[in-house]
Amino acid sequence: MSLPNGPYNPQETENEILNFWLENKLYKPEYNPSEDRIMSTEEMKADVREAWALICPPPNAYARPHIGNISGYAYQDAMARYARMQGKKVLVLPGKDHAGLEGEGVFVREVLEKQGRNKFDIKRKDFYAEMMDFFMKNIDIARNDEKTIGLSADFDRDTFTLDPAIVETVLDTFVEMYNDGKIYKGVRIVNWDPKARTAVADNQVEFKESQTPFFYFKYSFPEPETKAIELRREYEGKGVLWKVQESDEKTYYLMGETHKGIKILGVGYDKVPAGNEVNGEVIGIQMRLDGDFRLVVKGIDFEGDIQSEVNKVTLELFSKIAGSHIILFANNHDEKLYTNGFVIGTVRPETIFADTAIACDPKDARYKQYVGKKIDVEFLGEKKTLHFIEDYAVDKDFGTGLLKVTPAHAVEDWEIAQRHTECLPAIQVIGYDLRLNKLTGKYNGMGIKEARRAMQEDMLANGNLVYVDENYQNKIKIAERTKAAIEPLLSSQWYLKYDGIREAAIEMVKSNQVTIHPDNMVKKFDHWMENLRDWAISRSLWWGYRLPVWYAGKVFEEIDDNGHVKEFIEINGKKEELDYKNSNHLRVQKQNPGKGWIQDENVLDTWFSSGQWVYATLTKYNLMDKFFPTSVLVSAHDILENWDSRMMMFTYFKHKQIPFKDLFLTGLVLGTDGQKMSKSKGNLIDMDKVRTEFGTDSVRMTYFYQNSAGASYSVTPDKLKNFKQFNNKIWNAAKFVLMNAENATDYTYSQPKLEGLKLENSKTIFNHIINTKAAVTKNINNFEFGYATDTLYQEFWHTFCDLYIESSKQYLNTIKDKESGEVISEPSLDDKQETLNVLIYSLKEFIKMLHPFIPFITEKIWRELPKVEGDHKTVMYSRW
RNA sequence: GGGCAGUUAGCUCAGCUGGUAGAGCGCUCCGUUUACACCGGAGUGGUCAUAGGUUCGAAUCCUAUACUGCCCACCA
Repeated sequence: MSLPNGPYNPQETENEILNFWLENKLYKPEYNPSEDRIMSTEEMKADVREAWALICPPPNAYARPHIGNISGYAYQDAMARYARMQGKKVLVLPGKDHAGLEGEGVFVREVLEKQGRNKFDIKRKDFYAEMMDFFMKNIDIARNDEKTIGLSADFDRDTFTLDPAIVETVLDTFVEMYNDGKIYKGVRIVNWDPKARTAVADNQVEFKESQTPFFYFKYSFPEPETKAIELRREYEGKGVLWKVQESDEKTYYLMGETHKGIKILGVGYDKVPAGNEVNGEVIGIQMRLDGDFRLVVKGIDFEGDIQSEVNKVTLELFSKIAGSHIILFANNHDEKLYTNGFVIGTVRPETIFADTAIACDPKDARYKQYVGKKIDVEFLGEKKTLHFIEDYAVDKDFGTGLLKVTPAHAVEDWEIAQRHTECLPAIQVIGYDLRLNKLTGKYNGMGIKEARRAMQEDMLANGNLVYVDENYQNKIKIAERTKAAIEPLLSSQWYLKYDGIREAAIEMVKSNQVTIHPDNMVKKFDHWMENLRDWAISRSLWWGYRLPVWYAGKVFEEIDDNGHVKEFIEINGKKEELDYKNSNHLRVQKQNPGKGWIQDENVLDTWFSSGQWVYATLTKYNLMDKFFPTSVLVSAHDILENWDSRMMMFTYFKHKQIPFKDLFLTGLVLGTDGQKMSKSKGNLIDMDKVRTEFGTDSVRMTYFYQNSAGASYSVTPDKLKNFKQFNNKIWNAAKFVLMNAENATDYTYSQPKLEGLKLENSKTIFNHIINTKAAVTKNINNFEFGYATDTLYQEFWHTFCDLYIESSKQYLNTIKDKESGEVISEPSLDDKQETLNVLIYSLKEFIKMLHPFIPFITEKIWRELPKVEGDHKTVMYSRW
């Protein structure tokens, strides 16, 4: 019953305590606290204690976790320790994630490339084996960090996502979902990296500022505009008198009316013409889709190339007028060019051949008359029919407010086409070699830039080119690794439909079967769920679960005569279009169907497996019957959408159940600079250094203290120092109590009761303890760890230590006058006994309440404290 | 651009259902040296982002604006 002198030494204590917990297997649900032995799993299941389970989110096991990654474990652990102290049998199941895309990326960059090797020089099987080695090493490191932070997880059951038993479950789900019609194969748009000749994921794409010509081109109506022809005959070359009607500060836009009431436009004057009247020569006409038109008058300042001058200023001025464009009389006398049409801006004229629709903003009144119709247009002398649709992705204030919809060659357009299926099938006019195909006629075989130049001339000659903005700035997508410009193209992919499971997950939250903390995150969740689209689950990687899909022969993609991308299969030298419903072509099953069958090259998206984590792990250990659904899931709020929501959906699909009752979302840990802590930002805090300097319990306290669910917070030396001092305070208070108990002769501890207390002092602190316990219990039950630790800090330090311990001294020691040495007070034996009882009782209560948060120091002190019935040798299993 | 948060003492943050502003660090002064100097006591310090509104009363509820952060989508 005593503690060593001097300040609290966390390093010494933590190692010793950690070994004690681990060696005695106290973290396992099989530990039987009343008999102090490890039960068999069957006995454990039969045990009447209430089951409580938490499955740890598996961290990406390609690098050591940092102090921010670790924060989640502190929360998971606090909940688990609290549950144990409630007398529950607790399963905390740790795991590690293979992190498919990122994992492979890190391995290729950090290992292979540094050795001067290339992924494609290695056989898939060997690559996989090497990566597995790399991961296994990192897993050991990560597991060790979990242990040292005090995570009381059943490490014997630590599970890797590529564990054979997990793979089994994940692939079974794939097969079941396929048979259920939830998984299907379809063509979709991908980011094609022409250099690597592979599709790359969105987060492997970066953007680069680029100056690209912006073409305003016209889809002409087939019939010439008779009005334009008439106007030309009437006005070309004539002078008209007009006056200023509107202006801004720099340029005066002059408008007027002719004697016949026809509006005239004059543009670009630097100064107001004298008398507001100008005689100008009519050089063209501005046509508008709504039937309105204006005459274009040669301005007094126009010199040189009239067309480019007029076009430039006119486009600036009239870019916001629906479809308006300028026909210049001086340019060409061919009357067939006097046709109206839709003026559309694009940086990619070469994809015009793949357009399937024209779209406008639903808020745009200008084009309403065309919406929903099929429109005949002419481009480069060829007639084509396009759908005219409206979609919220179109911005009426950008360009002319019209968008050409090219589902095969733009991600945004592809998504529009999903909402407007009349835009499908998509037409692909660019091949995987980035050359235009035969659907583009004379441009067949040209590269993209070459085709653009050729088209520019042809468009001008055919009246399809309105204006080219050579200085247009845009962002182009480039591949992160090869730095090649990404070409969006169609490729065959596996999809997952969320039908049914999406609604089930929304309902789980709505009906409070799953409670999200903090509740404001429900909005985030709902917003995500309501906007879900089919999920592309295949990835062209090697690291992960290879799809359980088998083909009866070689499968390849081709673009047919209509520009439609189709998949073909070659069986015994015979080429057929792939029918994924035909079991002679394709089978979805785990086992190889037989000789000659070829497995799909792709692997599953990582979320497809992590989304099944709860039941995949419990199934592996045959624990579904006792620990499912689990009690709580702790995750950082930035993966609410990607992970937590999918877990609900998968679990519903597989077990028609919720995966967990409570979902606790932690905030992100910020560095001392206030930015999200991450390796790339260089604001990491060294875990080992901090633990050595301040102690693990101090680190854990900074995670909890005055922090609320979902809120970001920083780890700073100030806070760490503060909690180091707090731990020391606890240490010294315990030393004081134990020392006095030790020194009292004939004293044995008996647990005090409120009604038996005589001293006012004792009653006051006793009531404090009761109130504190009620408050802290309520806080923890409400997942309010910030309040719980705040309360404990204040009550322990400023009530128990500063007030009670100080005032208790008069009942423990003889108090003498400092100068004379005269005895001032002498405590009675009864008072001393009562005071010691209350001191020990209070300390024990605080130690128990603090244990979920700062387990090491509390365990160390607990060992020295006298026990009564209900107390266990370890504070972990002592009743709350 | 869409969504979600945040903006309170010099710094890091609490303030849970509206009722005269709190903690830690820092700073100032005093004290204590048989639990603890990694201590105790006292104090300094805030027009609670800005502007409106609701209310007897608002840091707290509503609206708008500004700035910061996070997630998603990225512009034809």
